[in-house]
Amino acid sequence: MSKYQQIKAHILEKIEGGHWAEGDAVPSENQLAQHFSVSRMTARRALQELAEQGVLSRTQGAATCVASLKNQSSMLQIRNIADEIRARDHQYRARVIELGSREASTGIARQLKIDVGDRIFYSLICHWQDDIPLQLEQRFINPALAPDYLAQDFTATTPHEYLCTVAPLTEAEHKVEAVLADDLAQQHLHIGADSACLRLHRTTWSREGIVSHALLTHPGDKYQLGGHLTFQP
Amino acid sequence: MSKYQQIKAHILEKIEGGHWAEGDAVPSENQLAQHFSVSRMTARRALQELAEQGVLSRTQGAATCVASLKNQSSMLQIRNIADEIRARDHQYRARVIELGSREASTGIARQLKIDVGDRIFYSLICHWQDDIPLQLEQRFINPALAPDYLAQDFTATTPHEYLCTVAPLTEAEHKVEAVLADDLAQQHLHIGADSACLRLHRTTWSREGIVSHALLTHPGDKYQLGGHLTFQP
DNA sequence: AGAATCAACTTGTCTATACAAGATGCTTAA
DNA sequence: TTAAGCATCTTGTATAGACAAGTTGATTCT
Repeated sequence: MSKYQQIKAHILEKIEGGHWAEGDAVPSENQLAQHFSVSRMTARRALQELAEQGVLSRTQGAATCVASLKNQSSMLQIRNIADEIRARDHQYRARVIELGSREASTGIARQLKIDVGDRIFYSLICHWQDDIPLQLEQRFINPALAPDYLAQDFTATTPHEYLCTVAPLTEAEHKVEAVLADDLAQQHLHIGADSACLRLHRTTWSREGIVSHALLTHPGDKYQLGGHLTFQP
Repeated sequence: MSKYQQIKAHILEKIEGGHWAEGDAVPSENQLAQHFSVSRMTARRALQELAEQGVLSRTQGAATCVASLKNQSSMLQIRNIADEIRARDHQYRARVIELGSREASTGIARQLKIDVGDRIFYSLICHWQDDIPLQLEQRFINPALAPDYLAQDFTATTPHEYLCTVAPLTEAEHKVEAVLADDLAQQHLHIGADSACLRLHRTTWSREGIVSHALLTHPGDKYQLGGHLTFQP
Protein backbone atom coordinates (compact mmCIF):
# COMPACT_ATOMS: atom_id res chain seq x y z
CA MET A 1 0.00 0.00 0.00
CA SER A 2 1.35 3.40 -0.97
CA LYS A 3 2.17 6.00 1.66
CA TYR A 4 -0.78 8.31 1.05
CA GLN A 5 -3.12 5.33 1.30
CA GLN A 6 -1.60 4.40 4.65
CA ILE A 7 -2.26 7.91 5.90
CA LYS A 8 -5.84 7.78 4.63
CA ALA A 9 -6.37 4.47 6.40
CA HIS A 10 -4.91 5.91 9.60
CA ILE A 11 -7.29 8.87 9.54
CA LEU A 12 -10.30 6.69 8.79
CA GLU A 13 -9.42 4.42 11.70
CA LYS A 14 -9.26 7.35 14.08
CA ILE A 15 -12.64 8.60 12.93
CA GLU A 16 -14.38 5.25 12.92
CA GLY A 17 -12.85 4.39 16.27
CA GLY A 18 -14.38 7.53 17.72
CA HIS A 19 -11.05 9.13 18.61
CA TRP A 20 -11.72 12.03 16.27
CA ALA A 21 -15.32 13.19 16.49
CA GLU A 22 -17.46 15.06 14.03
CA GLY A 23 -16.25 18.65 13.72
CA ASP A 24 -12.88 17.98 15.33
CA ALA A 25 -9.85 19.36 13.58
CA VAL A 26 -7.53 16.69 12.22
CA PRO A 27 -3.74 17.21 12.13
CA SER A 28 -2.53 19.71 9.56
CA GLU A 29 -0.65 18.74 6.43
CA ASN A 30 2.67 19.62 8.04
CA GLN A 31 1.92 17.69 11.22
CA LEU A 32 0.93 14.59 9.28
CA ALA A 33 3.98 14.94 7.05
CA GLN A 34 6.27 15.03 10.05
CA HIS A 35 4.47 12.22 11.88
CA PHE A 36 4.66 9.86 8.90
CA SER A 37 8.03 11.12 7.66
CA VAL A 38 6.70 12.03 4.24
CA SER A 39 6.64 15.24 2.28
CA ARG A 40 3.81 17.68 2.75
CA MET A 41 2.46 16.88 -0.73
CA THR A 42 1.97 13.24 0.21
CA ALA A 43 0.15 14.06 3.44
CA ARG A 44 -1.85 16.61 1.49
CA ARG A 45 -3.01 14.01 -0.97
CA ALA A 46 -4.47 11.88 1.81
CA LEU A 47 -6.42 14.81 3.24
CA GLN A 48 -7.47 15.93 -0.23
CA GLU A 49 -8.92 12.60 -1.26
CA LEU A 50 -10.76 12.14 2.02
CA ALA A 51 -12.24 15.61 1.56
CA GLU A 52 -13.41 14.67 -1.93
CA GLN A 53 -15.06 11.59 -0.48
CA GLY A 54 -16.90 13.80 1.99
CA VAL A 55 -15.16 12.38 5.06
CA LEU A 56 -13.26 15.58 5.79
CA SER A 57 -14.07 19.20 5.17
CA ARG A 58 -11.33 21.71 4.43
CA THR A 59 -11.26 25.49 4.32
CA GLN A 60 -8.29 27.45 3.09
CA GLY A 61 -6.51 29.29 5.85
CA ALA A 62 -8.33 27.41 8.59
CA ALA A 63 -8.26 23.78 9.62
CA THR A 64 -9.31 20.43 8.18
CA CYS A 65 -12.21 18.96 10.15
CA VAL A 66 -14.10 15.69 10.33
CA ALA A 67 -17.20 16.26 8.25
CA SER A 68 -20.65 15.68 9.63
CA LEU A 69 -21.36 12.01 9.14
CA LYS A 70 -25.13 12.21 9.31
CA ASN A 71 -25.22 14.38 6.24
CA GLN A 72 -24.04 11.50 4.14
CA SER A 73 -27.11 11.67 2.01
CA SER A 74 -27.73 8.62 -0.05
CA MET A 75 -28.06 8.76 -3.76
CA LEU A 76 -30.38 6.90 -6.04
CA GLN A 77 -29.31 6.07 -9.54
CA ILE A 78 -31.55 7.02 -12.42
CA ARG A 79 -30.81 4.96 -15.48
CA ASN A 80 -31.78 5.08 -19.08
CA ILE A 81 -34.82 2.82 -19.42
CA ALA A 82 -33.47 1.13 -22.56
CA ASP A 83 -30.14 0.31 -20.89
CA GLU A 84 -31.94 -0.90 -17.81
CA ILE A 85 -34.16 -3.31 -19.73
CA ARG A 86 -31.27 -4.60 -21.83
CA ALA A 87 -29.14 -5.03 -18.71
CA ARG A 88 -31.83 -7.35 -17.38
CA ASP A 89 -31.52 -9.39 -20.57
CA HIS A 90 -34.96 -8.53 -21.82
CA GLN A 91 -35.99 -7.29 -25.21
CA TYR A 92 -36.36 -3.53 -25.37
CA ARG A 93 -38.70 -1.89 -27.84
CA ALA A 94 -40.08 1.61 -28.21
CA ARG A 95 -43.32 2.69 -29.86
CA VAL A 96 -43.68 6.26 -31.00
CA ILE A 97 -47.26 7.29 -30.30
CA GLU A 98 -47.01 10.96 -31.12
CA LEU A 99 -44.30 13.22 -32.50
CA GLY A 100 -44.94 16.81 -33.48
CA SER A 101 -44.98 20.43 -32.49
CA ARG A 102 -47.50 22.53 -30.61
CA GLU A 103 -47.84 25.80 -28.79
CA ALA A 104 -46.46 25.89 -25.28
CA SER A 105 -49.08 25.88 -22.53
CA THR A 106 -48.42 27.99 -19.46
CA GLY A 107 -47.17 24.97 -17.51
CA ILE A 108 -44.74 23.84 -20.18
CA ALA A 109 -43.61 27.39 -20.89
CA ARG A 110 -42.67 27.76 -17.25
CA GLN A 111 -40.79 24.45 -17.23
CA LEU A 112 -38.79 25.26 -20.36
CA LYS A 113 -38.45 28.93 -19.42
CA ILE A 114 -39.84 30.14 -22.76
CA ASP A 115 -42.90 32.27 -23.61
CA VAL A 116 -46.45 30.96 -23.66
CA GLY A 117 -47.51 30.27 -27.25
CA ASP A 118 -43.95 29.65 -28.55
CA ARG A 119 -43.75 26.51 -30.63
CA ILE A 120 -42.24 23.50 -28.93
CA PHE A 121 -41.62 19.92 -30.00
CA TYR A 122 -43.50 17.14 -28.30
CA SER A 123 -43.09 13.38 -28.22
CA LEU A 124 -45.06 10.59 -26.61
CA ILE A 125 -43.25 7.29 -26.57
CA CYS A 126 -43.98 4.02 -24.83
CA HIS A 127 -41.04 1.85 -23.79
CA TRP A 128 -41.64 -1.88 -23.66
CA GLN A 129 -39.89 -4.72 -21.90
CA ASP A 130 -40.81 -7.78 -23.97
CA ASP A 131 -44.61 -7.54 -24.05
CA ILE A 132 -45.02 -5.25 -21.05
CA PRO A 133 -45.28 -1.47 -21.39
CA LEU A 134 -42.88 -0.25 -18.70
CA GLN A 135 -42.59 3.47 -19.23
CA LEU A 136 -44.67 6.15 -20.87
CA GLU A 137 -42.46 9.06 -21.83
CA GLN A 138 -43.99 12.47 -22.49
CA ARG A 139 -41.32 14.93 -23.52
CA PHE A 140 -41.36 18.63 -24.29
CA ILE A 141 -38.35 19.92 -26.22
CA ASN A 142 -36.92 23.39 -26.72
CA PRO A 143 -36.69 23.47 -30.56
CA ALA A 144 -33.91 26.07 -30.50
CA LEU A 145 -31.55 23.50 -29.00
CA ALA A 146 -32.67 20.45 -31.00
CA PRO A 147 -34.04 21.69 -34.36
CA ASP A 148 -33.92 18.24 -36.01
CA TYR A 149 -35.75 16.45 -33.20
CA LEU A 150 -38.84 15.60 -35.25
CA ALA A 151 -36.78 13.85 -37.94
CA GLN A 152 -35.32 11.24 -35.59
CA ASP A 153 -36.19 7.56 -35.37
CA PHE A 154 -36.91 7.02 -31.71
CA THR A 155 -37.39 3.29 -32.05
CA ALA A 156 -33.61 3.07 -32.59
CA THR A 157 -32.36 5.77 -30.21
CA THR A 158 -34.13 7.09 -27.13
CA PRO A 159 -34.89 10.81 -27.07
CA HIS A 160 -32.55 11.19 -24.12
CA GLU A 161 -29.67 9.62 -26.00
CA TYR A 162 -30.35 11.75 -29.08
CA LEU A 163 -30.57 14.96 -27.08
CA CYS A 164 -27.26 14.16 -25.37
CA THR A 165 -25.54 14.08 -28.74
CA VAL A 166 -26.93 17.38 -30.06
CA ALA A 167 -26.93 19.28 -26.78
CA PRO A 168 -24.47 17.83 -24.25
CA LEU A 169 -26.17 17.99 -20.90
CA THR A 170 -24.61 19.94 -18.10
CA GLU A 171 -27.32 19.66 -15.47
CA ALA A 172 -30.33 17.55 -14.69
CA GLU A 173 -33.06 17.81 -12.13
CA HIS A 174 -35.37 15.02 -11.09
CA LYS A 175 -38.52 14.72 -9.08
CA VAL A 176 -40.20 11.47 -8.21
CA GLU A 177 -43.79 11.18 -7.10
CA ALA A 178 -46.54 8.63 -6.82
CA VAL A 179 -49.74 9.36 -8.74
CA LEU A 180 -52.86 7.55 -9.81
CA ALA A 181 -52.91 6.60 -13.49
CA ASP A 182 -54.28 9.36 -15.71
CA ASP A 183 -56.01 8.73 -19.07
CA LEU A 184 -52.81 8.49 -21.08
CA ALA A 185 -51.21 6.13 -18.61
CA GLN A 186 -54.29 3.91 -18.42
CA GLN A 187 -54.45 3.67 -22.17
CA HIS A 188 -50.81 3.03 -22.99
CA LEU A 189 -49.58 1.21 -19.89
CA HIS A 190 -52.67 -1.04 -19.91
CA ILE A 191 -53.63 -0.36 -16.32
CA GLY A 192 -56.78 0.72 -14.51
CA ALA A 193 -57.70 4.08 -13.02
CA ASP A 194 -57.06 2.73 -9.53
CA SER A 195 -53.42 1.94 -10.22
CA ALA A 196 -50.55 3.73 -8.53
CA CYS A 197 -47.84 4.97 -10.87
CA LEU A 198 -44.30 6.08 -10.25
CA ARG A 199 -43.74 9.36 -12.07
CA LEU A 200 -40.38 10.95 -12.73
CA HIS A 201 -40.10 14.57 -13.80
CA ARG A 202 -36.80 15.25 -15.49
CA THR A 203 -35.51 18.61 -16.65
CA THR A 204 -32.21 18.72 -18.53
CA TRP A 205 -29.91 21.64 -19.23
CA SER A 206 -27.10 22.14 -21.70
CA ARG A 207 -24.74 25.10 -21.90
CA GLU A 208 -27.31 27.11 -23.86
CA GLY A 209 -30.27 26.55 -21.56
CA ILE A 210 -33.08 24.12 -20.84
CA VAL A 211 -33.17 21.36 -23.43
CA SER A 212 -36.26 19.43 -22.46
CA HIS A 213 -38.70 18.46 -19.78
CA ALA A 214 -39.84 14.87 -19.53
CA LEU A 215 -42.60 13.07 -17.65
CA LEU A 216 -41.74 9.40 -17.23
CA THR A 217 -44.61 7.31 -15.92
CA HIS A 218 -44.16 3.71 -14.74
CA PRO A 219 -46.82 1.24 -13.66
CA GLY A 220 -46.36 0.95 -9.89
CA ASP A 221 -46.94 -2.77 -9.76
CA LYS A 222 -44.32 -3.58 -12.38
CA TYR A 223 -41.47 -1.18 -11.79
CA GLN A 224 -39.11 -0.15 -9.01
CA LEU A 225 -36.36 2.43 -8.96
CA GLY A 226 -33.28 0.95 -7.35
CA GLY A 227 -30.03 2.27 -5.99
CA HIS A 228 -27.04 1.00 -4.12
CA LEU A 229 -24.43 3.04 -2.37
CA THR A 230 -21.16 2.10 -0.77
CA PHE A 231 -19.57 4.45 1.71
CA GLN A 232 -16.01 4.51 2.94
CA PRO A 233 -13.93 1.61 1.59
CA MET B 1 -8.62 30.96 -13.15
CA SER B 2 -5.69 28.78 -12.15
CA LYS B 3 -3.58 26.99 -14.72
CA TYR B 4 -4.89 23.48 -14.14
CA GLN B 5 -8.44 24.80 -14.47
CA GLN B 6 -7.55 26.38 -17.81
CA ILE B 7 -6.24 23.04 -19.03
CA LYS B 8 -9.39 21.29 -17.83
CA ALA B 9 -11.52 23.83 -19.66
CA HIS B 10 -9.45 23.36 -22.82
CA ILE B 11 -9.93 19.61 -22.76
CA LEU B 12 -13.65 19.91 -22.10
CA GLU B 13 -14.01 22.30 -25.02
CA LYS B 14 -12.30 19.87 -27.36
CA ILE B 15 -14.55 17.05 -26.24
CA GLU B 16 -17.78 19.01 -26.33
CA GLY B 17 -16.82 20.54 -29.67
CA GLY B 18 -16.49 17.05 -31.10
CA HIS B 19 -12.78 17.38 -31.89
CA TRP B 20 -11.94 14.57 -29.51
CA ALA B 21 -14.42 11.73 -29.74
CA GLU B 22 -15.34 9.01 -27.27
CA GLY B 23 -12.44 6.58 -26.94
CA ASP B 24 -9.87 8.89 -28.51
CA ALA B 25 -6.60 9.32 -26.69
CA VAL B 26 -6.02 12.79 -25.33
CA PRO B 27 -2.51 14.34 -25.17
CA SER B 28 -0.22 12.84 -22.57
CA GLU B 29 0.81 14.66 -19.42
CA ASN B 30 4.12 15.65 -20.94
CA GLN B 31 2.55 16.90 -24.16
CA LEU B 32 0.04 19.02 -22.28
CA ALA B 33 2.76 20.32 -19.97
CA GLN B 34 4.84 21.44 -22.94
CA HIS B 35 1.88 22.90 -24.84
CA PHE B 36 0.73 25.01 -21.89
CA SER B 37 4.24 25.69 -20.57
CA VAL B 38 3.48 24.22 -17.17
CA SER B 39 5.07 21.47 -15.16
CA ARG B 40 3.98 17.90 -15.66
CA MET B 41 2.30 17.85 -12.23
CA THR B 42 0.00 20.70 -13.21
CA ALA B 43 -1.03 19.06 -16.47
CA ARG B 44 -1.43 15.84 -14.53
CA ARG B 45 -3.84 17.45 -12.10
CA ALA B 46 -6.14 18.51 -14.92
CA LEU B 47 -6.24 14.98 -16.36
CA GLN B 48 -6.62 13.47 -12.91
CA GLU B 49 -9.61 15.56 -11.93
CA LEU B 50 -11.36 14.99 -15.24
CA ALA B 51 -10.82 11.26 -14.75
CA GLU B 52 -12.37 11.45 -11.29
CA GLN B 53 -15.36 13.23 -12.78
CA GLY B 54 -15.72 10.40 -15.27
CA VAL B 55 -14.89 12.50 -18.32
CA LEU B 56 -11.60 10.76 -19.01
CA SER B 57 -10.41 7.24 -18.35
CA ARG B 58 -6.76 6.55 -17.58
CA THR B 59 -4.74 3.34 -17.46
CA GLN B 60 -1.21 3.21 -16.18
CA GLY B 61 1.32 2.60 -18.89
CA ALA B 62 -1.17 3.26 -21.67
CA ALA B 63 -3.01 6.38 -22.70
CA THR B 64 -5.69 8.69 -21.29
CA CYS B 65 -8.89 8.42 -23.31
CA VAL B 66 -12.20 10.22 -23.55
CA ALA B 67 -14.62 8.15 -21.48
CA SER B 68 -17.97 6.98 -22.74
CA LEU B 69 -20.33 9.89 -22.29
CA LYS B 70 -23.63 8.07 -22.39
CA ASN B 71 -22.92 6.25 -19.17
CA GLN B 72 -23.34 9.40 -17.17
CA SER B 73 -26.18 8.09 -15.06
CA SER B 74 -28.03 10.59 -12.97
CA MET B 75 -28.36 10.32 -9.26
CA LEU B 76 -31.20 11.17 -6.97
CA GLN B 77 -30.58 12.34 -3.46
CA ILE B 78 -32.30 10.64 -0.55
CA ARG B 79 -32.39 12.84 2.53
CA ASN B 80 -33.25 12.35 6.13
CA ILE B 81 -36.93 13.30 6.49
CA ALA B 82 -36.31 15.39 9.62
CA ASP B 83 -33.54 17.39 7.96
CA GLU B 84 -35.65 17.83 4.88
CA ILE B 85 -38.61 19.24 6.78
CA ARG B 86 -36.44 21.52 8.87
CA ALA B 87 -34.59 22.71 5.76
CA ARG B 88 -37.96 23.85 4.41
CA ASP B 89 -38.45 25.88 7.60
CA HIS B 90 -41.32 23.79 8.85
CA GLN B 91 -41.82 22.27 12.25
CA TYR B 92 -40.75 18.65 12.44
CA ARG B 93 -42.31 16.26 14.90
CA ALA B 94 -42.26 12.50 15.28
CA ARG B 95 -44.87 10.30 16.92
CA VAL B 96 -43.87 6.85 18.08
CA ILE B 97 -46.80 4.55 17.37
CA GLU B 98 -45.19 1.25 18.20
CA LEU B 99 -41.85 0.17 19.62
CA GLY B 100 -41.08 -3.37 20.62
CA SER B 101 -39.74 -6.74 19.63
CA ARG B 102 -41.29 -9.62 17.75
CA GLU B 103 -40.35 -12.80 15.93
CA ALA B 104 -39.03 -12.39 12.42
CA SER B 105 -41.45 -13.37 9.67
CA THR B 106 -40.04 -15.07 6.60
CA GLY B 107 -39.99 -11.82 4.63
CA ILE B 108 -38.19 -9.86 7.31
CA ALA B 109 -35.80 -12.70 8.04
CA ARG B 110 -34.78 -12.72 4.40
CA GLN B 111 -34.30 -8.94 4.36
CA LEU B 112 -32.15 -8.95 7.52
CA LYS B 113 -30.43 -12.22 6.59
CA ILE B 114 -31.29 -13.84 9.92
CA ASP B 115 -33.32 -16.95 10.79
CA VAL B 116 -37.10 -17.08 10.83
CA GLY B 117 -38.35 -16.82 14.41
CA ASP B 118 -35.31 -14.92 15.71
CA ARG B 119 -36.33 -11.92 17.79
CA ILE B 120 -36.04 -8.58 16.08
CA PHE B 121 -36.81 -5.03 17.15
CA TYR B 122 -39.59 -3.19 15.43
CA SER B 123 -40.64 0.46 15.33
CA LEU B 124 -43.51 2.30 13.71
CA ILE B 125 -43.08 6.04 13.66
CA CYS B 126 -44.97 8.79 11.90
CA HIS B 127 -43.05 11.89 10.85
CA TRP B 128 -45.01 15.13 10.71
CA GLN B 129 -44.45 18.42 8.95
CA ASP B 130 -46.45 20.92 10.99
CA ASP B 131 -49.91 19.28 11.07
CA ILE B 132 -49.41 16.99 8.09
CA PRO B 133 -48.24 13.38 8.44
CA LEU B 134 -45.55 13.14 5.77
CA GLN B 135 -43.86 9.81 6.31
CA LEU B 136 -44.80 6.55 7.95
CA GLU B 137 -41.66 4.67 8.92
CA GLN B 138 -41.78 0.94 9.58
CA ARG B 139 -38.40 -0.33 10.62
CA PHE B 140 -37.03 -3.77 11.42
CA ILE B 141 -33.78 -3.82 13.35
CA ASN B 142 -31.15 -6.48 13.87
CA PRO B 143 -30.92 -6.46 17.71
CA ALA B 144 -27.38 -7.81 17.67
CA LEU B 145 -26.13 -4.55 16.16
CA ALA B 146 -28.34 -2.15 18.16
CA PRO B 147 -29.15 -3.80 21.52
CA ASP B 148 -30.35 -0.55 23.15
CA TYR B 149 -32.70 0.40 20.34
CA LEU B 150 -35.88 0.03 22.37
CA ALA B 151 -34.68 2.46 25.05
CA GLN B 152 -34.29 5.39 22.68
CA ASP B 153 -36.49 8.46 22.46
CA PHE B 154 -37.32 8.69 18.78
CA THR B 155 -39.17 11.97 19.11
CA ALA B 156 -35.76 13.58 19.64
CA THR B 157 -33.58 11.55 17.29
CA THR B 158 -34.70 9.64 14.22
CA PRO B 159 -34.01 5.90 14.17
CA HIS B 160 -31.68 6.42 11.22
CA GLU B 161 -29.60 8.97 13.11
CA TYR B 162 -29.45 6.76 16.19
CA LEU B 163 -28.45 3.69 14.20
CA CYS B 164 -25.69 5.67 12.49
CA THR B 165 -24.13 6.41 15.87
CA VAL B 166 -24.20 2.84 17.20
CA ALA B 167 -23.45 1.07 13.92
CA PRO B 168 -21.70 3.36 11.40
CA LEU B 169 -23.21 2.54 8.07
CA THR B 170 -21.01 1.33 5.27
CA GLU B 171 -23.61 0.56 2.63
CA ALA B 172 -27.19 1.38 1.83
CA GLU B 173 -29.61 0.09 -0.74
CA HIS B 174 -32.80 1.78 -1.81
CA LYS B 175 -35.80 0.88 -3.83
CA VAL B 176 -38.59 3.26 -4.72
CA GLU B 177 -42.03 2.19 -5.84
CA ALA B 178 -45.55 3.51 -6.11
CA VAL B 179 -48.24 1.64 -4.21
CA LEU B 180 -51.82 2.15 -3.13
CA ALA B 181 -52.24 3.01 0.54
CA ASP B 182 -52.48 -0.06 2.79
CA ASP B 183 -54.33 -0.11 6.11
CA LEU B 184 -51.45 1.31 8.16
CA ALA B 185 -50.84 4.10 5.66
CA GLN B 186 -54.53 5.01 5.46
CA GLN B 187 -54.80 5.19 9.21
CA HIS B 188 -51.67 7.14 10.04
CA LEU B 189 -51.20 9.29 6.95
CA HIS B 190 -54.90 10.21 6.95
CA ILE B 191 -55.53 9.20 3.36
CA GLY B 192 -58.05 7.03 1.55
CA ALA B 193 -57.65 3.57 0.08
CA ASP B 194 -57.53 5.04 -3.43
CA SER B 195 -54.45 7.14 -2.73
CA ALA B 196 -51.12 6.57 -4.42
CA CYS B 197 -48.14 6.43 -2.08
CA LEU B 198 -44.43 6.70 -2.68
CA ARG B 199 -42.70 3.88 -0.88
CA LEU B 200 -38.99 3.68 -0.19
CA HIS B 201 -37.36 0.44 0.90
CA ARG B 202 -34.06 1.04 2.59
CA THR B 203 -31.59 -1.57 3.77
CA THR B 204 -28.51 -0.42 5.66
CA TRP B 205 -25.28 -2.24 6.39
CA SER B 206 -22.50 -1.64 8.86
CA ARG B 207 -19.21 -3.48 9.13
CA GLU B 208 -20.84 -6.30 11.07
CA GLY B 209 -23.78 -6.91 8.76
CA ILE B 210 -27.29 -5.73 8.02
CA VAL B 211 -28.43 -3.20 10.59
CA SER B 212 -32.01 -2.59 9.60
CA HIS B 213 -34.62 -2.62 6.91
CA ALA B 214 -37.05 0.28 6.64
CA LEU B 215 -40.27 0.91 4.74
CA LEU B 216 -40.85 4.62 4.31
CA THR B 217 -44.30 5.47 2.98
CA HIS B 218 -45.21 8.96 1.79
CA PRO B 219 -48.59 10.26 0.70
CA GLY B 220 -48.27 10.73 -3.05
CA ASP B 221 -50.20 13.95 -3.19
CA LYS B 222 -48.09 15.69 -0.58
CA TYR B 223 -44.56 14.52 -1.15
CA GLN B 224 -41.97 14.44 -3.92
CA LEU B 225 -38.47 13.07 -3.95
CA GLY B 226 -36.16 15.61 -5.53
CA GLY B 227 -32.66 15.62 -6.88
CA HIS B 228 -30.37 17.94 -8.72
CA LEU B 229 -27.17 17.05 -10.48
CA THR B 230 -24.53 19.20 -12.08
CA PHE B 231 -22.19 17.69 -14.60
CA GLN B 232 -19.01 19.22 -15.91
CA PRO B 233 -18.48 22.77 -14.55
C1' DA C 1 6.83 -17.73 -38.14
C1' DG C 2 7.11 -17.49 -33.20
C1' DA C 3 9.14 -16.19 -28.84
C1' DA C 4 12.01 -13.51 -25.99
C1' DT C 5 14.06 -9.11 -25.16
C1' DC C 6 14.45 -4.42 -24.95
C1' DA C 7 13.73 0.55 -25.62
C1' DA C 8 10.51 4.11 -25.43
C1' DC C 9 6.54 5.77 -23.82
C1' DT C 10 2.79 6.09 -20.70
C1' DT C 11 0.75 6.88 -15.92
C1' DG C 12 1.60 6.48 -10.64
C1' DT C 13 4.06 7.85 -6.46
C1' DC C 14 7.03 10.84 -3.95
C1' DT C 15 10.26 14.65 -2.62
C1' DA C 16 11.67 19.43 -1.49
C1' DT C 17 10.76 23.86 -2.29
C1' DA C 18 8.44 28.26 -3.26
C1' DC C 19 4.96 31.60 -3.09
C1' DA C 20 -0.11 32.93 -2.88
C1' DA C 21 -4.21 33.37 -0.25
C1' DG C 22 -7.35 32.92 3.59
C1' DA C 23 -8.04 32.65 8.89
C1' DT C 24 -6.82 33.70 13.52
C1' DG C 25 -5.20 35.82 17.38
C1' DC C 26 -2.01 39.12 19.35
C1' DT C 27 -0.10 43.66 19.62
C1' DT C 28 -0.22 48.28 19.03
C1' DA C 29 -2.08 52.81 18.13
C1' DA C 30 -6.00 55.84 18.18
C1' DT D 1 -12.49 50.18 24.36
C1' DT D 2 -12.01 49.85 19.62
C1' DA D 3 -9.69 49.49 15.36
C1' DA D 4 -5.83 48.67 12.47
C1' DG D 5 -1.97 46.18 11.51
C1' DC D 6 0.94 42.27 11.72
C1' DA D 7 2.92 37.67 12.60
C1' DT D 8 1.81 33.12 12.07
C1' DC D 9 -0.75 29.54 11.29
C1' DT D 10 -3.54 27.09 7.81
C1' DT D 11 -4.68 25.38 2.92
C1' DG D 12 -4.08 26.19 -2.39
C1' DT D 13 -1.22 26.37 -6.52
C1' DA D 14 2.90 25.47 -9.00
C1' DT D 15 7.65 23.83 -10.13
C1' DA D 16 11.47 20.49 -11.36
C1' DG D 17 13.11 16.53 -10.61
C1' DA D 18 13.36 11.37 -9.48
C1' DC D 19 12.10 6.62 -9.68
C1' DA D 20 8.50 2.86 -10.03
C1' DA D 21 5.36 0.33 -12.74
C1' DG D 22 2.61 -0.93 -16.64
C1' DT D 23 1.87 -0.90 -21.96
C1' DT D 24 3.28 -1.04 -26.61
C1' DG D 25 5.80 -1.89 -30.54
C1' DA D 26 10.10 -2.90 -32.77
C1' DT D 27 14.12 -5.69 -32.87
C1' DT D 28 16.48 -9.76 -32.41
C1' DC D 29 17.21 -14.51 -31.80
C1' DT D 30 15.66 -19.27 -32.21
